[in-house]
Amino acid sequence: MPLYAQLTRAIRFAIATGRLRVGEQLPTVRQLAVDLRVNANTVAKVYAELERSGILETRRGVGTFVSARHLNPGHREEHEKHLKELVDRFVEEASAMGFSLDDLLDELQNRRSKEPKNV
Amino acid sequence: MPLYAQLTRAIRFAIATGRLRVGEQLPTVRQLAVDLRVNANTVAKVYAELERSGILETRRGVGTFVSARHLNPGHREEHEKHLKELVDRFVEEASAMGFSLDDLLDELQNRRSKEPKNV
DNA sequence: TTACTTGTACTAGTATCGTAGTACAATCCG
DNA sequence: CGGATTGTACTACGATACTAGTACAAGTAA
Repeated sequence: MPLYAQLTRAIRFAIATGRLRVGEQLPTVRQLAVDLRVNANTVAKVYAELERSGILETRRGVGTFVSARHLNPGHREEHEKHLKELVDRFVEEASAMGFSLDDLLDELQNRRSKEPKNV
Repeated sequence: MPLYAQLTRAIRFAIATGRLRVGEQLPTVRQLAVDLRVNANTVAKVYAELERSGILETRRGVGTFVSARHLNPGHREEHEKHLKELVDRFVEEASAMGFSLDDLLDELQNRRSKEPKNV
């Protein structure tokens, strides 16, 4: 998996799980680039993409911050739409492999019962 | 989506839904290549990949056929494993977007109730 | 065997993707 | 203003992925 995708996923995950809170500042593109031994542009692309998704905000000369936009109703809807799209892809792919909706449900149910109740 | 992936998916789907039955012969690589206006090699790659997956069988000088292997117990297990892998990827991606297992279950349940009882 | 049909191996060209390098622009702060 | 810090635009290189072209090999059938 490409660097930019790993980074994108990591940031999304950190926000989703509360390890990065709304308003908090992320490392500067250059700083993070040094830490990860990656080009600054790669980090910048990720930040830009996440800004387009509405979960980050950047101010030149200041830095990049976790946005609050993704919490309010307007974006809640959009978020729901993304879930539907993800599930669409998933179901389609599964059916191409010969799995039914019920197969998927069974497998997911399994996980829920095994899942530890953490946090 | 690349040609070979489209074709792979189409064939898998045709078999999963019964439009192609076990033992049935598929078009020759050259014939299908002409029909789809694609290079014969592209079709051949797809057939080869599907043979490795155990759902096709090819005999030189004769043609390519839908295999019966994917029905018997040995491959049933393998099939299950593929389902688990698919679900793994799915759950991971969803969690990176901030969705819980229950979110996914809800969305899938929705579909099941709406789904028409076809076939 | 010989002609024909089938799948296959090898090669090459083209496009796309991912990353890095470098130079630029906006903002802050003394 | 002027230096420092921030994000950004542009370019280019390397690698990989996809498809096509061509020649080959294995099998069938007369």
